[in-house]
Amino acid sequence: MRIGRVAADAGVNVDTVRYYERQGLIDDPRRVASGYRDYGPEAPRVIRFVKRAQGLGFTLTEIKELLRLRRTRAADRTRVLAVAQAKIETIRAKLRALRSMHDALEALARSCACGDGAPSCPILEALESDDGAGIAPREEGRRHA
Amino acid sequence: MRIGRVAADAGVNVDTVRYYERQGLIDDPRRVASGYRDYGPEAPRVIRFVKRAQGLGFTLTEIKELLRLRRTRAADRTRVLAVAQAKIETIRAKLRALRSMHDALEALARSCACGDGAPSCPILEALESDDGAGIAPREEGRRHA
DNA sequence: CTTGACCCTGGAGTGAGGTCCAGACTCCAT
DNA sequence: ATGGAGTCTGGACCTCACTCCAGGGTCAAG
Repeated sequence: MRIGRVAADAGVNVDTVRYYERQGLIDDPRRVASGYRDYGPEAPRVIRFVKRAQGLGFTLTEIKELLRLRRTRAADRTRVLAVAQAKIETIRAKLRALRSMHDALEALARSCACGDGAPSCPILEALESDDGAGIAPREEGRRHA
Repeated sequence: MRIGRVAADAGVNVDTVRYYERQGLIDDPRRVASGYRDYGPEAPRVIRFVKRAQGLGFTLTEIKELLRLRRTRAADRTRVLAVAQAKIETIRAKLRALRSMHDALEALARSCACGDGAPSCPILEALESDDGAGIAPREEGRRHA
């Protein structure tokens, strides 16, 4: 499978595929004699995974870690288990936040009183609680504050 | 409340607050005689909301729409309801994706056979289903393809 | 009445995540 | 055997979301 096909299957630009390779998100593919990249059938799936995970607020670096959990044999499992657990916690926090956002929007859709003089709005309240274990976007900003 | 306080309360840089103002994410605050911005107590909450929503994969533009749903009075409700419903669907899709990611990681943590010769990995399968209504990050790329 | 912390504006710079392009090579259908 | 689509590398360029800076004004404490 050549790069154009992989890109089309995954729904991304060919340059993105090469970019992900440089970033170490996907394995360097074998090369055919001419130098063309030659991908296995799993390549588009990995790329789609990356895109999905991005849509959920993970950075490429985090996604690389997630993908590294795959390809781990039982021997290294314990070393890697902590990473998995941390990711699980992050995901749970994201789930909680999304659920309250969802519920707030549903309440809003059911024509709540918000806006007409209500003291506070469910949308803001939705993401209020401070249990956010890793929801806020990766210390973007205040890089040296 | 002046800008430094707002920024500190929200956990962001003062420049970020001014940036959000330029982007129309937060209302232009009143000004005191000297020209200093003067914020109400809700300002840090709005900013924290923005940060949380970003961590869930929403862009500033999308977050602006979410915030616009607040501040909507019953009169415009119907016009805005469609937007709310669309956001609810996006969020449901994100929830589904996160849940399967969560389950995959839990399976992995329970020392699954993946990696030793398993035919396919639960991590990739987690984000496989193509119901992703708006999970993939906003047509980033292929801008004129 | 100065000094230091804070604020103002406008604009330049940064890092992540791509995207595009030039110039050259390969593949394959006609 | 040729032309068009696809691929290669390396590097320039782009958007988003900040972040910093210069050059100046404000304000409260000492």
